[in-house]
Amino acid sequence: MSEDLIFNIRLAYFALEKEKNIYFEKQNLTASQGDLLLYLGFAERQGKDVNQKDIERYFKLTNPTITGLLNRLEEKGFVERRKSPVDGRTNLIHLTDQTRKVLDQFKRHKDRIDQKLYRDFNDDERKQIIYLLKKLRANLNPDQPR
Amino acid sequence: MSEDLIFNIRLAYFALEKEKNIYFEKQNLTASQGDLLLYLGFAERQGKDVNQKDIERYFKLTNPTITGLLNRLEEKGFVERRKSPVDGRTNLIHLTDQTRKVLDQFKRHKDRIDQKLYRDFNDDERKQIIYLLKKLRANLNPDQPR
DNA sequence: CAATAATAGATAGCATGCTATGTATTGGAG
DNA sequence: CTCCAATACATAGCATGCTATCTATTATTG
Repeated sequence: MSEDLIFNIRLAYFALEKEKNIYFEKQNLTASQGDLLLYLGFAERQGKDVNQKDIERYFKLTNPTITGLLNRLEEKGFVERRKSPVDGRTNLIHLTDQTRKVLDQFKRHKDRIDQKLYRDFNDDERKQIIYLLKKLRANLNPDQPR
Repeated sequence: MSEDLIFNIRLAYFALEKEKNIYFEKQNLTASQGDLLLYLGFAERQGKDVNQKDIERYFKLTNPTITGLLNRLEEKGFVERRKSPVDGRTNLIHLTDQTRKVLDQFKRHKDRIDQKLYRDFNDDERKQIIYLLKKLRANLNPDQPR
């Protein structure tokens, strides 16, 4: 049973979420909220406006999930929703100054986890695992370009 | 960003859960409930008694999570909790006859997903992905024998 | 043997994910 | 220009996961 691929992916996923949570909880955030803020910071650095739909597409999550995440982030003062001046249906999502101040720390945290994960992986193995994960996913959804 | 390991594991995990759900929903079950029934069927075939603690350890989930899963499975008539005659603290978890009848179908479903997943994987790749996933997880938790 | 610690399970309350559905705005066809 | 479809977001309600805490039982220790 320990050789079961599906089970091993599940365990890897849960272990990773826990690892991320250890740090983010100290920041009054969850792992999902932290991931979202990192994405918003990345987009901002690129000068891109981001609405909720963009976030859904990027993370491959549904609109109620993103609405909920943003509600909690907004309550805690990490983001702001501002109605788009060009399309009344969309909210543009902005980081607050408070968030910008700590974003570099978040980024370093993510890098630290990556390093820990990859500790004893050689170059070949690093490429291989991502290649295999993508291949596996392609076998399930015969679409998606990513 | 598409080369991010953590993100790719997340996507693989979600894709797999969705794939499992497609089938199990037709059986009035969720993927997690189906996985649990398969485990119980496996244990029963081995002649092993299973209590809630055993399930927690196997799936690496917490006791409230398992309590909830079993509550819903019991309501739907898939399992029964019976107080252990030797230890008043533990519930032994039993499948119902209704469940035993469909368990082989569930097993075939799981095998079908495995085949789909592994479609274009050669022997080396099959071993490699599990090896790499375990190694990754060992880098996060420097314990666990599994 | 009595008192205490450890263990198994349940309950409350929360975040994250989902589907189904509602509302408001925009876009397009006639 | 009007109407209808499509799009963006919100809301309700559910399952799965969690931590913190409670109860009941068993095991241990003095």
